[in-house]
Amino acid sequence: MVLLPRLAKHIMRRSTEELVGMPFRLFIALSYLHDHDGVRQQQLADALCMDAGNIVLLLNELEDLGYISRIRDPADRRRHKVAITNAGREAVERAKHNQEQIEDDILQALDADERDTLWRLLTRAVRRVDDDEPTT
Amino acid sequence: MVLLPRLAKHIMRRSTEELVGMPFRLFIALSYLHDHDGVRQQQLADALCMDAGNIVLLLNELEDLGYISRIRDPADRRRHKVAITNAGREAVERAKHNQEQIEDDILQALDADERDTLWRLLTRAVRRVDDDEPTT
DNA sequence: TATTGTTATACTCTATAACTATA
DNA sequence: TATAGTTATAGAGTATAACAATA
Repeated sequence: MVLLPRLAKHIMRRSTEELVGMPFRLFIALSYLHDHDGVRQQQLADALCMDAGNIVLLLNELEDLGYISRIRDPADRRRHKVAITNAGREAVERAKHNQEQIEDDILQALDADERDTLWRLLTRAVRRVDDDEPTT
Repeated sequence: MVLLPRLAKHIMRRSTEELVGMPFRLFIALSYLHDHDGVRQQQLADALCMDAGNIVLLLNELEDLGYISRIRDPADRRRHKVAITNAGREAVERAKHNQEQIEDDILQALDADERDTLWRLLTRAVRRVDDDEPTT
């Protein structure tokens, strides 16, 4: 259970802004929005384990870059729906591509099948945890 | 490649000091020392992706708790070998046991076999990355 | 001169609490 | 009154650089 955070640190250490194309925090958030377009800010906070206040700052950065836009929810005008833009989608694709060499570096010990298995297991675990978050 | 850091955050968020028995950072370091008794401080810095200066502070805390001790290397008196104490070993065991409920929580979506597979893959990946670090 | 560990300092990230607007 | 988002501030964690001891 300590292995996961340790491996994560190795990934973060290597995922420099220069390589990924944006600060790694932003990439993580944008990647989530890529898969969950239109979520509310609070859902983002739960999924990324971040404070709601920091989500605001993070979204400001992404908005300045033109990667997302905030849309007021007509059904409840207090809420914002966060939408990823085309530029945002392209940035995610570029970042994913650039990150592949890090994956090769980190997962040297595993062959292609094993990597596939690892991602499938992680994806299922993350999805379940996301769904469990109190979405209101 | 963003899944791992995201899952790691969920783990860290839930691994409160109250539950684990010590700050999570300390547990990660102590767990590494449990498996690599007698390493030098620089190796620790590489393995944990931390600055050498912060390792000093972290080890000070662990030493104050009586979980580790620093021993000068007779072969090269500049170096410190970091040794885990019996109290340290016991603390790791307790923390691992306490953390099991977090594992259940995070890995709900996976059955016992799948969890086993996941740990085996992660262990191999981490070992390889550790060995690759410039140990001098 | 180069390296190991230490110390002091500055910086980033994160968490806490008060504020605005909508419900 | 309660909730979603914002803002401002304080705190924890992290990195940077200078220092002492040893090689």
